[in-house]
Amino acid sequence: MPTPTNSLKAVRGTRDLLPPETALWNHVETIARSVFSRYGFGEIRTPIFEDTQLFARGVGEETDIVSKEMYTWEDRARAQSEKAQSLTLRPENTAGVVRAYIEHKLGDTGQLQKLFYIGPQFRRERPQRGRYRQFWQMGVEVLGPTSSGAESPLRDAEVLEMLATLLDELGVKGWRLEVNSVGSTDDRKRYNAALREALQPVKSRMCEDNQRRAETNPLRVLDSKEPADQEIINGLPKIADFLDESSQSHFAQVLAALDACGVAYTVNPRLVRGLDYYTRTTFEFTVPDGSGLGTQNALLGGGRYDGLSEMLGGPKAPGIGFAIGEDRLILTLQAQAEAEVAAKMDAYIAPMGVERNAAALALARELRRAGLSVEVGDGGFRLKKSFEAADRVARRIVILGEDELASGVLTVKTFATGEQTKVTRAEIAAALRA
RNA sequence: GCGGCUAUAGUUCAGUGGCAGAACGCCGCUCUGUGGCAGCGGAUGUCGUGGGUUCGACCCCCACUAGCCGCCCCA
Repeated sequence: MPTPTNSLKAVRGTRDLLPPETALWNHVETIARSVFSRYGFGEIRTPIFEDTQLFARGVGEETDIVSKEMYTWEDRARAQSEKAQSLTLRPENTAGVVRAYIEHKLGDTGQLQKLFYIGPQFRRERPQRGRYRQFWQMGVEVLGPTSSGAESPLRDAEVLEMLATLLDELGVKGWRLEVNSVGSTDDRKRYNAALREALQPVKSRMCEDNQRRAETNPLRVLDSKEPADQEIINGLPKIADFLDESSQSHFAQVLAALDACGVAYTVNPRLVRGLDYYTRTTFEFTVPDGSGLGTQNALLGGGRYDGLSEMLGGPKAPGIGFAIGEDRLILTLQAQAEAEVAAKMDAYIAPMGVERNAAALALARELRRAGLSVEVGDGGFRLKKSFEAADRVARRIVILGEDELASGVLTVKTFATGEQTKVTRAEIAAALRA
């Protein structure tokens, strides 16, 4: 597409969403809201930017997201006595939700909090299909004091079962659920140390990327796709052997509940997640090749974060949540849709001659107020053109000419059947509704 | 952040160192009130931006920008 130098355009990695695509976005969000509300979730809206410290402490200083992908700036001081504050566009929404939970003392209600959000997130990555610098996530968080049952494996299973229902209702085909447990914070620490140790003698035989990961983030070696290294990776210690008894039992109960609900899953011992706050249950839903996502095939991901509230200076508030990449979900639905079913409007009013325009608009007002979706043509159009325009956007055409105005009897033609009838002004709304 | 491919009409894309093309879409006519078909006619564009080579560049070279693919990472 031509891009003239002098004109402004959406910045790299951002994009405009236009009709008719926005109809699909609304459809997806409507279904998501419906499912979330049936499971007892209420909406939360947190600010789009937060104190940089929130993400540094919550998501993890060493993660790629925080160390190189955040949009951060110094907000100027309001008074000389004040220091400038470092602010950041949110790269994810969990930290903001937990911050709000702490700030509003939601834990003091003693109740389990079930919250969902839908909104844009920002990460400065190299743009690619299904990966944008401003992207949309729909997510939920379940958290609360231990006494509210927030730590129960039932909650994990409920969230996963809800996701299976949501994807089915949206019509996503061929999704796969992969689950794993990364244990408690202590388990992870011990596992990380063991992994580092096990990698020492063998890492020189691995690819360059994995050698680097062995130093910086040993967990990431596990999801390496390098074929030559698979044998070594398979021989590395398994996280499952490092789980303490309560984490083991927790994971077993989650799987048992999924079995009871009939939700299919695969345990993937190599599934590790990149955000520091994850503990115990982690999961990912992926879609098959050919679903429009290329290698970015993770539709959503999430897990437990039992220590996050405390990391942010709050009370103990174990929780679990996930985020759906809405852009990716839309791409998947578009790629999987056999035929695009553009919803047609109920009627197209074709005034014959410009002197009938006013009457056409008045009729449109009447029908629209009666709840019908109506488009109005223009009396300047030749009838042939009106028909062509009408067939594109509406199920029926209503012809409004001199005869019709004089007699009060309108001509209505249904495109699908070719049937044409005369309808009185009084019956028109009912006739169009049929 | 790294590597590769691409950029021509509203859209999808051909194209050649010497006048800018097709299909679809759009507009008009055949055709004052019954379309989808057909025939005829028409409008489209700084050939992504900037520079270089050349008598001459949409084409060759360089840089930039953007998109796509892979990596990294993640949703």
